[in-house]
Amino acid sequence: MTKRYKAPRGTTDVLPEDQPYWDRVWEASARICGLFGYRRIETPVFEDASLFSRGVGEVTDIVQKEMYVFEDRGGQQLALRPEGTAPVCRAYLEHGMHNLPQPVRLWYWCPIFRYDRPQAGRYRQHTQLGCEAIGEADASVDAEVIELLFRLYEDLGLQGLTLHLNSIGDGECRPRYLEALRGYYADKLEQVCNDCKERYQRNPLRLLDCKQERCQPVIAAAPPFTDHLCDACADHFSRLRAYLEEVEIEYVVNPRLVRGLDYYTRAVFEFQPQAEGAQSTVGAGGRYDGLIEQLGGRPTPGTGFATGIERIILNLKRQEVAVDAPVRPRVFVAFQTAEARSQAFRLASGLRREGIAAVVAAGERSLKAQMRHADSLGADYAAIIGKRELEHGTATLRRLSDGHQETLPLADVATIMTH
RNA sequence: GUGGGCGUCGCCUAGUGGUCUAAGGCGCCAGGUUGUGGCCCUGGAGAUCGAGGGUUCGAAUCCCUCCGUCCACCCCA
Repeated sequence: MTKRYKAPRGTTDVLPEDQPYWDRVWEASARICGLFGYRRIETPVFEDASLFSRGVGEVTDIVQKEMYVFEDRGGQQLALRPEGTAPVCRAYLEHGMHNLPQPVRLWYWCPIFRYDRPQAGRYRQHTQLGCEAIGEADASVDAEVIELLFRLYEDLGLQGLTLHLNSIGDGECRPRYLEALRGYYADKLEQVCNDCKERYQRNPLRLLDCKQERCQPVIAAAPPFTDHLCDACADHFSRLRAYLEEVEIEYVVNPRLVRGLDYYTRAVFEFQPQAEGAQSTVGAGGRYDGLIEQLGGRPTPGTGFATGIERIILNLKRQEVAVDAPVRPRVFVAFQTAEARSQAFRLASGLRREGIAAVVAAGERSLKAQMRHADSLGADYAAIIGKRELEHGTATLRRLSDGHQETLPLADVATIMTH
């Protein structure tokens, strides 16, 4: 008894019938990224593991419990890419992109790996589209990446997305805010859930985004970060808002919005659909002014986003957005006796060389079976080479939509269809 | 990592202790006379009832473990 193989947990096969969705999202992504002057970059699927522990943050969940880490035969500690920004920053440094006009605008589309517990819209391997603008601190660039992502969703026809916006400060004001937040929570730890007691120690910002009922009153009265921003961060945030209004992108300021990666500074944002569910965020990003320096470069500001392709497609399906039909052949070549086989084979080859999609019948099936096959493939025409056609060097071309057919010289089959 | 629901041919489903050597629909294959599709009709292939163990005279049906999947949490795209 042999084992029946299945795709590993949390992974999926993207079958032919799903490809039109992927094509649609890919096409729109490439077009809109290009429209904004972003150029595509591809980085390896695996990197030095420490790139992520250093870049994303040693104590983040991604690094602590979700990374696929392995040692290669040379003893290198490598990790399957758990997020896209750190590798792009590594490439920026490695290729001296600081010598290019700043900011450098890059986009990527790549698989991401996280050892998570799978559920709908959450996979161990998923695909992210991301944009990074590196080398400019001005809020106009934050607005630019947000607008790019917004235009992508708009182009795809996604409805009901809400843009949530927040600022989580920088090295100057964040420590002060965290102190204020801890001070506020210090005498309320009895009232909050166990997770929050943990967060109080490890990651106080996360206190703000707890979903437990009992914690809500405490959160509601907590001091919002937006009141504690230093002048520079407050200025950045208000400029960002102004830019967004300039290009008529609606948003809500959500003081409870925080992000799970350590490198974020100042502006952070998320696009959330109407649909219920924990994995609702479809795209998110923010500024990461300390990341390049953290990776060993000169202090260099950056901002960007990532959006999950599987989640986009999930929403496209929920909203029944129309996509192109899967590919189908223009002509199905059927033949009747074994003698006609090579003739049919040659006809199909000739059609393809004229750019006409052609599929030729295989095996030894009845004409009826071949015609059924032609129909189920959705071919426009069936070209039939039977005994009579074989004798005369002709083919019968049948239009499947209405059954109209005529017999014509083999050489004319291609020309009649290119007109 | 935590808690809960679910798991029957490729897909959807019926069956909840003996009538199940498991039924139906879709799909697949073949045929409906002599060269032809879509509708219709007929037939066929296809399931060790997620896996392993246990209870019982007897289990797809009950119990345990594992795996997978879905939902919530954690976290994230």
